[in-house]
Amino acid sequence: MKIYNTLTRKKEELIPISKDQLNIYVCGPTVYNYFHIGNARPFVVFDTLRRYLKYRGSQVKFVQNFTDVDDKIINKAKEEGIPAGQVSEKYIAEYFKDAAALNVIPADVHPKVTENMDEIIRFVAELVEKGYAYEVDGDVYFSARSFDGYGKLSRQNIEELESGARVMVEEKKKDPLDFALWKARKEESEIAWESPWGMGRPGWHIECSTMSRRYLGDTIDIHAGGQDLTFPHHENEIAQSEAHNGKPFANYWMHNGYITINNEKMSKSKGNFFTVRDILQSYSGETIRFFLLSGHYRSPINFSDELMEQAKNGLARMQNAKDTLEHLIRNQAGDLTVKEEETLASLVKYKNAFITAMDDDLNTADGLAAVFEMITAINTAVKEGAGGAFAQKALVQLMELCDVLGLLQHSADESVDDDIQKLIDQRQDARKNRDFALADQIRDTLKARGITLKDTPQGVQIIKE
RNA sequence: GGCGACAUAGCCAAGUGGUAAGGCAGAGGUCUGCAAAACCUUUAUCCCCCGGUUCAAAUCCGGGUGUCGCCUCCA
Repeated sequence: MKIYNTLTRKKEELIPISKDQLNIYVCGPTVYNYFHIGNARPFVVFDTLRRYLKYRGSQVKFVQNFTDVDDKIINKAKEEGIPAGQVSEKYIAEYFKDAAALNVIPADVHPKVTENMDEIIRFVAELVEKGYAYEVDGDVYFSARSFDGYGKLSRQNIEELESGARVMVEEKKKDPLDFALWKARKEESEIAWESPWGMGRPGWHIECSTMSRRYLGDTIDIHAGGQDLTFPHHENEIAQSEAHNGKPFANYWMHNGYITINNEKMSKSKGNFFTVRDILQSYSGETIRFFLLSGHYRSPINFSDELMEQAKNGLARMQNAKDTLEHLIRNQAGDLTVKEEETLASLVKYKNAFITAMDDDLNTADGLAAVFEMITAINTAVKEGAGGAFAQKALVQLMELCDVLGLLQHSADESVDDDIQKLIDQRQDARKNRDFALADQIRDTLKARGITLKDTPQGVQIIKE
């Protein structure tokens, strides 16, 4: 598989460090709110990467952190008059709910900053010892210029960065490019940990360096996150880790594009964001996932109602295909015909197209196209009278691809209460007696209750909303 | 000012040298008691503009125009 490496600005063949295991670290959320659709993108995209690598036979160790100590969390805690820990705990729990709705599989490890404090403090202390960092009044800063490769990920010239850097009034840094590894506590009430530099808490960047190293080792295969993390977050991680270990931090850097709203970047700081929790009121998690996978992960995508409607309808086409196959499996026995066997064998070409697409820097848009073409082929066979045996095998082939994309993860439940079943039976009788007025009336009644009936050659198919 | 991305039909979106995938929406048709779903046909003589390279370019090169992003917390 080839992936686009931000470090080299090229698509490169993915060569794991170890044959046994591929290590991936993804920057996770700062837990002070429900996550928004922009945050959801890396979760879904890199979950798909993980699924695909596993599908292709790799053992993957996948780590995604929670930043559970941060200014924004502290502010939120102040606002609500509760301990910071309560804020972060709450939103970690909410994260898992929304992630599950998006069919995002939990990481192998979800480390928290608060559970890695000793390691972080040790990491900072070692950077000070090695001369890459210095202490001022209980703060510790990393000296960017002391690390030769500073700027290599974002391709920023250090002098240019310097001229663009903001100079704060109460600046204690020796150089505007330096960044905080450790921040001294400002108020007694603030959450803080004991350290060689007094009570305080870690800076943002050091967390990822520390946790990545702890769970995945000095050099990892892939480090991923949103494009806006390239600078300064990832640049700083590289500086910290490589200064500390003297080894490459990550071989491949992957960055997803952002989501725009009215063609402007959506972000918490701009306030123009939609939380996944809110969107779930109107659209299913799978629709959101489909939407996020319908374009290439590095391209920006715009979020709008119109596009969500398109995603919803496109996904419905996929779900219909699955429902139809499952209905056939339940309602039609029989052996495979020669023609059906040929059709099944021919489906492999869509799978191959899918793999080609995904091998090319996780081209999910193209992969999805292959799935749609497979669906058309299957639907055509069904239309021509293919039976349950065919449906069984076609479904396996279809789901093989859908499982990689994390789509169509639910099956239609055709079971209904007795009173509903009674109505359905009544309607069937009415149809037999050609009392279509009554039949249609019952169908409308059920529709209003969220139950759609489809009359198929294999009997009534029940679709619940 | 520095660094970077993008511009393909009504909408979304693949395609990076060989003559425009796929999805949504629309139109017509088939099937159906009618629906729904599905299937078939149809919808870009052309890929922002102008030059150039080539037998051949949406695809490469140069120059424009436009949109967006990073350089500051941010996925």
